[in-house]
Amino acid sequence: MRRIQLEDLSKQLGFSKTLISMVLNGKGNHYGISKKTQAIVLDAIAKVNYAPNKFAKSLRTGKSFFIGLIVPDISNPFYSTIAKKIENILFEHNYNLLVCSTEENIEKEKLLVEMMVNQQGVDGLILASCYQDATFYERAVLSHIPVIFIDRVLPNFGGNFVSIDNYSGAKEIVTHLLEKGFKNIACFAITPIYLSTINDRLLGFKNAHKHFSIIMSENLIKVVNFEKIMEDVEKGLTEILESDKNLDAVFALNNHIAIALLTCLRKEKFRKFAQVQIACFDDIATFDIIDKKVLSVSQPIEEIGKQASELLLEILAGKKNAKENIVLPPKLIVR
Amino acid sequence: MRRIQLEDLSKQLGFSKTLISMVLNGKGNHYGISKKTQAIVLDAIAKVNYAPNKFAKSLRTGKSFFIGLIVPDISNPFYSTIAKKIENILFEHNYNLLVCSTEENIEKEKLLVEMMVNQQGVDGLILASCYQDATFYERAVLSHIPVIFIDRVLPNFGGNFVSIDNYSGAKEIVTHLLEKGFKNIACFAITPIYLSTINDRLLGFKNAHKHFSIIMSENLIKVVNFEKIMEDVEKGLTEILESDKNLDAVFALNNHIAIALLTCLRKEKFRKFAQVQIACFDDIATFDIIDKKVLSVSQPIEEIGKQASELLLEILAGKKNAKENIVLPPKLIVR
DNA sequence: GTGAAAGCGCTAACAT
DNA sequence: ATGTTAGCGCTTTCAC
Repeated sequence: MRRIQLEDLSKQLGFSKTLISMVLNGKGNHYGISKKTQAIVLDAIAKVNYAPNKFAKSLRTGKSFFIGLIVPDISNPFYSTIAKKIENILFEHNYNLLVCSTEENIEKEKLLVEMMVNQQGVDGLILASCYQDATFYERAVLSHIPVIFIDRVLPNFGGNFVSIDNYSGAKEIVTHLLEKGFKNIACFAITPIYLSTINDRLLGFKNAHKHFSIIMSENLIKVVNFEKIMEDVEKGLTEILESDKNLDAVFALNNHIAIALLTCLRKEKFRKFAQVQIACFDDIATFDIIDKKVLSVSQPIEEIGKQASELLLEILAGKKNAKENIVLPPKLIVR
Repeated sequence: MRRIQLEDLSKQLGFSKTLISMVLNGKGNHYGISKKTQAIVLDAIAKVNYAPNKFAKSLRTGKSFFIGLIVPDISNPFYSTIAKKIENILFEHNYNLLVCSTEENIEKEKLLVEMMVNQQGVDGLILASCYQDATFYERAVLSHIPVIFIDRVLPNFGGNFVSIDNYSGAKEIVTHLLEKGFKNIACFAITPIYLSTINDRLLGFKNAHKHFSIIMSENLIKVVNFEKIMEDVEKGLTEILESDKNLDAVFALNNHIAIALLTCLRKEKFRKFAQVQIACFDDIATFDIIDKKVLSVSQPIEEIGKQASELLLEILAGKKNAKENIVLPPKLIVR
């Protein structure tokens, strides 16, 4: 049972392959093919459920109708939510999505990008990069196909991106804590520390203190390795405990850290910190079903996917040329 | 700046395209091409970072090296974890993954399957189907390409699948509750109720009771619509509250329902149920950071992805022919 | 050991 | 208003 193809339709209908192809691609009017003929062709196509061979088409046109999405970890709900939104929007425009995870590994990211561009021939790329600078992309990719960076922003980068205002979000949440009278606020950051998201949140944390002329202790800033979050969070808390500092509140720079903090703080060993206020950049459903009143900022996650895919589609359609930088506002959630 | 192709290499090296193609595809020895020539060719390929045009290759060979993954919702961590595992394994074998969500919509699933098979030309399919019966697949798909069903199983279906032993898991968790002396156990199921996962768990719930000759009340079984989980869970709890039945424990047939239950039970209105034991099919990280000691069964999620992709790869490599049914054991988690 | 040439299924420039 | 034909870049049969 062979797949039906243009040739079959051509024989069956008595029209040339060209004509059928024209009608199929919506260029019937443009080429002045009679309404009647068009109707006959479309009818037959629908009846036998014909779809052109994608490889032949792509080979001929040079367009793949594939978009690549590269993220650090697609099993992370933050990214899978974005992925779903992107997939939905692209699907409506006949584009398909190819998703890969980098595991925060720069080499793997490079490999994936090259594979997508060079081998898969994607028409565009959306990516949450773990690169530190834009050199690789400027040299190897950006001249070939349109790229939209999401979530994380590369320093000194002139290209398209859609991100969250991490600095303001962090400053706002810490300001809220300081205004409520919390004084000794620890901050748990995460590697890779050079990421714009983390950097900006950290800066927001520091500048909120500066704004109130409150001197914060550098010892209350801990950096957690993303590959052993639970372990490092416990270590950080232990150090604070042993340093005999007072601790009012902890600001977790992402949800993974908040989960680890919440887990650790249940341990007998940290009972001194039982009343500590937790604040977290990113809001997750879990915060609604625990007794602790977590303060958080929620990110418009789906909106990132929406903006990124719509921008990419516009560029692909030739409707847009200039580089666009979209920065979305996060929202403080007080429980 | 044109992409490099076989023709360029041919001119540059003085060998025919044929020869280079043979070497590139590892058939150098088979065609008796001298070691020396092979080395020269491989060297040049590496130096200029040549990769064959995928569309031309697929058009010629009829193989796409794409695998389709169709799930109800890729933003659900259960499925995104499976997706990541599958992607990793396939990537090592030069296959790429195409992921789509059905939103539990049979029509959309049909559309997606047809698109993947007919338009994208995927070489194989892995899917968590929301179909009720296998007729569509048996008629339209299974004769074309290999398909692995995961998570959910279609009734009377002779094809490949990888699933969890939902019946035993549910029976075990409910048995544990009954043995601990819980007597009035409610069960919150979810639509679509015909899914094998839900069906089997419900049957496990019932048979555990039967085994202890305990008569359970049908009024304690509630079915929640997956599109308004929170609302329906609250309604179910209210009905139980008003019926003046005693309630010891609630068995949630999936994690979404458990989250909704935990949220509702915090409301003043349900304070009578404050001490109710929660049991859940599926174990999630949240259960570790809340005060309530949730009883759960954990599913070997990554293992589903691993088994499914490895089985598919074997079939594609022609190493396997017979249909295989893999049923993985869940594990009781007592807190 | 190596190369020439056909052809995978489609689109689009050019004819008519 | 419709048809002929070349060619996208690759693999593979067949010839040498």
